Amino acid sequence: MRASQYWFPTLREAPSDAEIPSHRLLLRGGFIRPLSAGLFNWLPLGQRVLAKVEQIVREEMNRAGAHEVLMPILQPKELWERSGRWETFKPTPLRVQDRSERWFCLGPTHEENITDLVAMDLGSYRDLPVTLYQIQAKFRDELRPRGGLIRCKEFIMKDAYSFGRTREDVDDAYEAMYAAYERIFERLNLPVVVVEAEEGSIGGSDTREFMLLSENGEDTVYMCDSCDYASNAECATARIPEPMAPVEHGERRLVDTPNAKTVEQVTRMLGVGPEKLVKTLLFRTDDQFVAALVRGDRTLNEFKLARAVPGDNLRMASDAEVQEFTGARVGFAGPVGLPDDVMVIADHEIATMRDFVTGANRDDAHFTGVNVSVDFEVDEYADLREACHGDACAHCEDGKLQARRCIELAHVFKLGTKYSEAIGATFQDADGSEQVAIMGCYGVGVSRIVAGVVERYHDDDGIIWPRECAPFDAAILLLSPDDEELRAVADNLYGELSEAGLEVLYDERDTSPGVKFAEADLIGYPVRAVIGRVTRNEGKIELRRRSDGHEEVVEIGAAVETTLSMLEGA
RNA sequence: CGGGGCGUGGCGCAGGUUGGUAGCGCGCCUGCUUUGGGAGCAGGAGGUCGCCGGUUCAAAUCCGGCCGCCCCGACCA
Repeated sequence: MRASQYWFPTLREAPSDAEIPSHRLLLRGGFIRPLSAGLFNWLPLGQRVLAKVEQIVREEMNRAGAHEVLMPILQPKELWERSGRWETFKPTPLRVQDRSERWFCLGPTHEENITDLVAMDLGSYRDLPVTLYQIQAKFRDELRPRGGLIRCKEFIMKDAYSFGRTREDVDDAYEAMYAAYERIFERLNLPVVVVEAEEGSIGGSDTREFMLLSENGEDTVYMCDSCDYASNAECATARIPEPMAPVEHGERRLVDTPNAKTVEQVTRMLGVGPEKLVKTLLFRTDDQFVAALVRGDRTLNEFKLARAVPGDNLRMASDAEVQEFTGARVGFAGPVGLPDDVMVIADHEIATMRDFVTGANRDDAHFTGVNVSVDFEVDEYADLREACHGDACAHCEDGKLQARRCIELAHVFKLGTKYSEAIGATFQDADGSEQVAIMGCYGVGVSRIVAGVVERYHDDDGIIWPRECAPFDAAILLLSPDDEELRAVADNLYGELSEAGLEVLYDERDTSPGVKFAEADLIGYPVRAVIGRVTRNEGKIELRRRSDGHEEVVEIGAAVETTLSMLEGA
């Protein structure tokens, strides 16, 4: 590509509202331009990078035996009602109406659609297993887009779905996708951490997320500093402490705590630390009330609670329900003296506590000196709290959990039969019986990967693209475009490198050398060839690798070969 | 949705408290010079100061409302 004929507008300064490196550098380098919050245009350079990442994903999907399809972005409401997700999917899909006021959503994901598609033609167990995928724009009505390409309203995603006859089929497909993802990130030179995760709105099991560690990420993972345990903060587990042996305990006393509704207010008023408090959080299922107890300085994890509690539709009790059930305003609930029909579930840590503080189930009062088995009974202990930085690891002897920020780049789930049952993806098995296909789903944030790569690979001067996703393999900087001799050398090199199969940006513009150098560094071509003074004086071409600054000055005739070898290390 | 910040040529910003000709740097156009790390000189183009309303002889500036953008939080493949 001749730079003089290309469209790659760069900026000397990034817009002030771009804060993280990937956002700033992709704007400055002329890869993307904003349209609106969470919406970006892809300029030619950005489109090239995106296409490269897509192609890597495509190749690895195909290698893993998946087949590419393309489904509509626009999906009818009726389809989503069949799975029940029209109302429940979070974040709420973007919804639109056509001229006859029929509702559609802009697909945030395609489980319903793919299941319906496969169900149309699925007859025999002989049709299975199969894995289909697509690469396409997805839409999420995010509460708040942020970080440039990190979280957008519209983004490019690769979503794959596997259908199997048996659990083993799903396991195989899952393993194949998992391995494909490892290859994808290896090719992109991205060191990802695979972590345990929650299922969110998709539903399923064996969820793993592929995380790129980055201070500018918006997820948190806990990684053990000793073993290989790693988990998303939303489901990380710390080691369960040994229950404390029965010991002497104090007497329960009622104390006045006027208007002290929060842990902070209570601790301040009573002069004790939050680790001496027990928080009582009231929930309901369809059948019963649930009182969940965690230490005052801990955060309850609702996913964990929902798993530990029998019954459906766990939700936080409303203020009115709390008031009616406990007889006190919100903020004074406690486990002592609750009605019998409540399930009292406590985090394991509660079993290590003595003489703690709880709400008294009456306005403006708390108990001190409260003890399990003495003042109330716990129906069940479970891991309910969120893990914290420095917690003991549950999976090894003396490891500690370390909190790290990260960017989620991909996920894999086993879905089971949630969608195949709802949509009716059934087949006739060998014994003549009708069976429901078992599914898995596997997503890659393609556009987010672009941001991730830049977060991982940049310096003060600009982006340092790994070769596999660089917009061009190399750049030729012709510093003196008016010099016929030099121009001939550069033209020739351009031809030869192109001939050798490289994608080359040939900067033969009539601009100053400084501009060419600065833009080349900013845009981040893996290898840069300079044709200028050294070429004129010594008949040589300077080659420089962006990633490590490695430089070689070679005879004109050796430039192609050297460029190719330098690219190997890029 | 709560908290905070911002909105003035394409980008970065000043001006605003004290109302009175809209400014600077970069970029852009023309010409000449220049050509190894975002060149120099000269000339030039480009702005309903986010929008609507109010106060005033007069509003970028003061007041009210709205919109947009960014950050933090809540939430979240």
